Amino acid sequence: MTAKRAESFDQTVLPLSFFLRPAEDVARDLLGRLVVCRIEGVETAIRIVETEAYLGIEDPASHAWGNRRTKRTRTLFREGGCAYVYLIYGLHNCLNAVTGGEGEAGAVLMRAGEPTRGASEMIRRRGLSEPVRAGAIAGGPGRFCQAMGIDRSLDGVALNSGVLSIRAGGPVGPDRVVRGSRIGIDYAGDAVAWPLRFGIADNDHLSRRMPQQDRDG
DNA sequence: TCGACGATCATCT
DNA sequence: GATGATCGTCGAG
Repeated sequence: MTAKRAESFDQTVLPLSFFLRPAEDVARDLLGRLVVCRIEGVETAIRIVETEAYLGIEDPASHAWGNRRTKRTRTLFREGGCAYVYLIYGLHNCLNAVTGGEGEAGAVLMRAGEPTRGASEMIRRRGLSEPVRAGAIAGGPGRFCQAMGIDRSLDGVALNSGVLSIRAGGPVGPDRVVRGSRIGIDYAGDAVAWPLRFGIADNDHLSRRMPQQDRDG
């Protein structure tokens, strides 16, 4: 499948008030939206197809669990509408959108997306060569950031800025949304089972298959 | 200052 | 499907 051109989606920058809601609501509503990033004059855009919600101080899977305020998590506690970028496994950057009011520490992790603009640049950043399989460019939080050139220097950047912004894109209806449990948080006890992972049904660019798709094989 | 571990990815079988 | 890579962050002392 050829990726739709970014120009075919609504390029309106979402207002920061979009993020001043519970992380769960924002995570679902971010599906189909565009992340637009301009690094060193090169603009790339990705349509979000998979997210995870982290609920903040009451969520054992969140970095902010138990009101844990450290140098790293400082950004998480800010008012919604800015980026929280952190390094995982000493290797990979992960992009989150901070949600809710100041001190809530809600966040939405961008897990996977579909390139819509600057695909050739993203392929180069990922060290791939064309043609590439669906999901190879931005199917996974680490890949997503590498493709867009996002690193911790963007931690705390507003999501309506010239460097990084979330655009209206083409939101998906409720019938196209599938949800399941989050990934890679086995340490989080009961929270492992919380259905806070959201994806677009039958999308080729998901990082892993969503539960409903497993039935079809 | 030190030890343990992690919201992952690529490679190998 | 299983496993090794690799280092910043956190908490204890």
